[in-house]
Amino acid sequence: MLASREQLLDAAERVIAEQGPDATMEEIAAAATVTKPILYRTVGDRAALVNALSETMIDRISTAIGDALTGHTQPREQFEAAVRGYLSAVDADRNLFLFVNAGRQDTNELRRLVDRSATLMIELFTAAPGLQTPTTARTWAYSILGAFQVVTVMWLGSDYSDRNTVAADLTALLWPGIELAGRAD
Amino acid sequence: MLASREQLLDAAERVIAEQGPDATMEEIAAAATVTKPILYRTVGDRAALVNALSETMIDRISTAIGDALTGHTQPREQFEAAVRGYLSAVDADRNLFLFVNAGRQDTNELRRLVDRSATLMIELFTAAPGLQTPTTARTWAYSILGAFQVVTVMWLGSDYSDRNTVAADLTALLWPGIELAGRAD
DNA sequence: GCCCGAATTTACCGCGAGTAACATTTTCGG
DNA sequence: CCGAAAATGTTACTCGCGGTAAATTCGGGC
Repeated sequence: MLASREQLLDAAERVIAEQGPDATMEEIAAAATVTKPILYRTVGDRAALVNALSETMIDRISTAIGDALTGHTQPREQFEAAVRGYLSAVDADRNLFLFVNAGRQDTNELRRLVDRSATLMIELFTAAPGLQTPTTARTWAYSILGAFQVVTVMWLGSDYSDRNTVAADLTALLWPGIELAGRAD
Repeated sequence: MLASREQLLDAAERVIAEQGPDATMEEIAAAATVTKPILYRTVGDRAALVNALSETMIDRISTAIGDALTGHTQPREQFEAAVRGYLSAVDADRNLFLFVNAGRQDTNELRRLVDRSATLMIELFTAAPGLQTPTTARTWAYSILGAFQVVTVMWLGSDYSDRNTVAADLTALLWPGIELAGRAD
């Protein structure tokens, strides 16, 4: 049993998907037919695991957004499609999303993750002619991430609305501001 | 030593403010010159403490927003002033804010808190002529709470921008959408 | 003074993260 | 082919913290 890092992360993902986001390190190690110290030596402690799975989650969301964009040319429709893609990706990996979101009792790790997610968005925004200052781009990126995150958690929890409606509502709230900044003034 | 609930909550708040948001139950009890079982019998377990302090935090934010509104009549300026009030309230109780925000490993409790905070906002939005469906109001309330929350955590963590700028940036992003919905169409 | 019930403290349990020390296999120089 | 050392795996443990059961002290009626 070589137990590569990949296999361990896959096992972690599997057990999180099946047992829920509060899976213990021992359960994860057991799911990979491995003992705890191996898990710790290979991927690190729980924070490291959260980080690693955050990366895959971010990648998955990115490709889902990319896929959702095809066929849309109007910027607003692109935005709404991106939101739908985000929601579908999170919906497909509910427990993983919850695991990543709950595993951040350390504020610094949260901030790292948020900044990691925000980077691409910040670049987009600073390219917009209406946004001169980079701090504005950061605040916007944080805002959008926060809006997505809380809406998603609440939606996963109670399913109070269907996915397309949520995407439309989010777009209706956020797009006008974004669109205004996109216009050269 | 009677150790009323009020006193215990005050002590909890004090030790959180001083020692940081990861204060332990024993430290909190000690700060009230009381032993752990009394703390548990009087205010309940950790989740109950988080809930109780969430209430006071919400109250404090509400009054801060109310105070910030005086002198502003334009809706957009009111909104921006409200954001400033929110930020100043959170800034005054950083560790309490972080404690409340970190103490929610249970998703249901988070959802309760968010819904509690969202209620007033939802009422506001459903009163807007542009928003027919109540689910839209919920999504908007969640979005705004999430945007505030993440922006605040990041801002408290790195202080990358000054408070008034953050408030202005948040307003620039969120207000256009809100204002559009407020117009009867 | 004595006993009984209530308030309190001490001492404990459970659980999960993280690790030290021990065992086992593999590898490599002679 | 053999012995030593390095790598890998396992068991068994510590520690910290939330939560609680059992021991203990305190007060009040007879």
